[in-house]
Amino acid sequence: MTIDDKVQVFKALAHPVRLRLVEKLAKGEQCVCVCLEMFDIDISTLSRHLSVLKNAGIVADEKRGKNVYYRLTCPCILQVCDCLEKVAGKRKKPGIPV
Amino acid sequence: MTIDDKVQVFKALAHPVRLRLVEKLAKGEQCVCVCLEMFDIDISTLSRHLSVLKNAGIVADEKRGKNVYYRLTCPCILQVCDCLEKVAGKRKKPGIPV
DNA sequence: TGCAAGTTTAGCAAAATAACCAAATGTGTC
DNA sequence: GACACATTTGGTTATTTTGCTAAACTTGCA
Repeated sequence: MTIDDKVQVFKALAHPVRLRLVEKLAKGEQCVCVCLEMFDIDISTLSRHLSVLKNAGIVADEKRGKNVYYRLTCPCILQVCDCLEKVAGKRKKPGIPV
Repeated sequence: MTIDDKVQVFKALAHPVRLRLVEKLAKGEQCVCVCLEMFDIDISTLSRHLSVLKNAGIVADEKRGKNVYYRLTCPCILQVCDCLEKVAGKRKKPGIPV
């Protein structure tokens, strides 16, 4: 496991749409069509985001009938977010992008 | 705490130089000049990476004499990396950048 | 004060990422 | 097989990130 492998996971999580997807999937698997309702983006854009998460190993997909269902591969990803709550609270300029 | 705040933390960690810096600082604070020896990059580039980590709230700096020392603000960031070991292990194509 | 070492900031060009539209692919139903 | 629905892939453009050089600070010491 190289540094670059880990970096890919962080990169995958470093986007608001993808992070919200992960938080959504933490509550249970969802098909692409349901995820789409969460955002005001093109379905092709959503599909790309999901594939980034998949390539990073964060989610897995399964086709059932016409739909594709995504789920988290590793529930521990939630712990990461909990930790981040603490870290992000220490930002010098909360709310202002770095 | 917004999604964007969390995203900034992930973005900060989503770079090989910055991630290696975090892993280094996890063992204890270091001055910039020591960190510089870890990489083959310009010191101005290193300084920028450190400021990204600082703005994200991941590290804090302190000037003592001529040197500036950086340290992690939150040791829990290590748990994040441990979790990632598991997640990254599930990547479809291990070792190949997404 | 004046100089040297250590670090940060500014500005620019190259590379990576993101979003859209359009086209292609895969799956179930008739 | 043909059609409709769901999703992915290709291509293009706009935006963001990265890393360099050069310049600007900051601190300690002669």
